[in-house]
Amino acid sequence: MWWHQHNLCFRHPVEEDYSSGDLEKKVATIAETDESAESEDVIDSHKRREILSRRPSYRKILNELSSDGPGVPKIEEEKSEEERTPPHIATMAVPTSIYQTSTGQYIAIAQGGTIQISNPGSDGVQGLQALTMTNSGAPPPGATIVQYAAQSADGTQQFFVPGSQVVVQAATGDMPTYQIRAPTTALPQGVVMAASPGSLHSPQQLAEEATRKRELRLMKNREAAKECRRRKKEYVKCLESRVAVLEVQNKKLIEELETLKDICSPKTD
DNA sequence: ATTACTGAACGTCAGAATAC
DNA sequence: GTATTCTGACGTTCAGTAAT
Repeated sequence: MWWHQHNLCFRHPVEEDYSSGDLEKKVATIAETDESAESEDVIDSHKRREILSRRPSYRKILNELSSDGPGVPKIEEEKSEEERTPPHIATMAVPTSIYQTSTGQYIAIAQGGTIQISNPGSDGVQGLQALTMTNSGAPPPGATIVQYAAQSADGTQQFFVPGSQVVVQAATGDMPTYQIRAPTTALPQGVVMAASPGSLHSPQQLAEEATRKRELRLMKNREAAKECRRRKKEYVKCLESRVAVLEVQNKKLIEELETLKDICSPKTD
């Protein structure tokens, strides 16, 4: 294990960095025992081993395993509803978009025009803020009116934004800032507004563009890393459950073998 | 109260894997 | 072949806990 090789680094293997290799070996070993008893699974087992050895991705491996083994649930293509929606906004209307701010806050835009901001660090309703967009009346073109209601006793805040604008996260700054835009100018999730490449002239603008691209890449990678960790956890859980299932199966087969031995070779006194 | 330790989660980088 | 996504490795931060 790597912490023996890196004894200068004061670090222990935590679950996240936990290598699933041992578990994979265990699954493979138990699976091998199964193969000796169930010869029709030989081809599938070889295929499984081959996949495990090169391990292209957790999702792919698990989906493959789930198709030929018991007790292995599929990894969803997307997060489950529970995970997709932050727990603090579980009671709201079905959101159409969820944004996460640089400070970890979630902005959920519901179909009814309700925007809710939740603070992951706080618990339950206390971290819940509501932004309500109403469509009552025809707003003047280009005008955005935000009504800010005073913070209530339970810590919630409400904003009322006429029209069908969207709220997106602003590009920089330590404070969480949001921009309200018309839908036609809205950018994909997490994308920050910037000048188009064709309008860049000065080296400074080019540098800003490079910085913007880097920040976008980092943000994407950040999300990818989170998703990867989630999949890895699920992967390890699935392997554990498979180990349990195969161990039971193995035990049964051994018992069956003993019974058959007794029948076929009765004691001779 | 302070310190040391631990586990969990995170962000970033580099390189592999995959998509186009 | 290039662009994008995924994942292992590494370092950091933070909260919880036991020892002092």
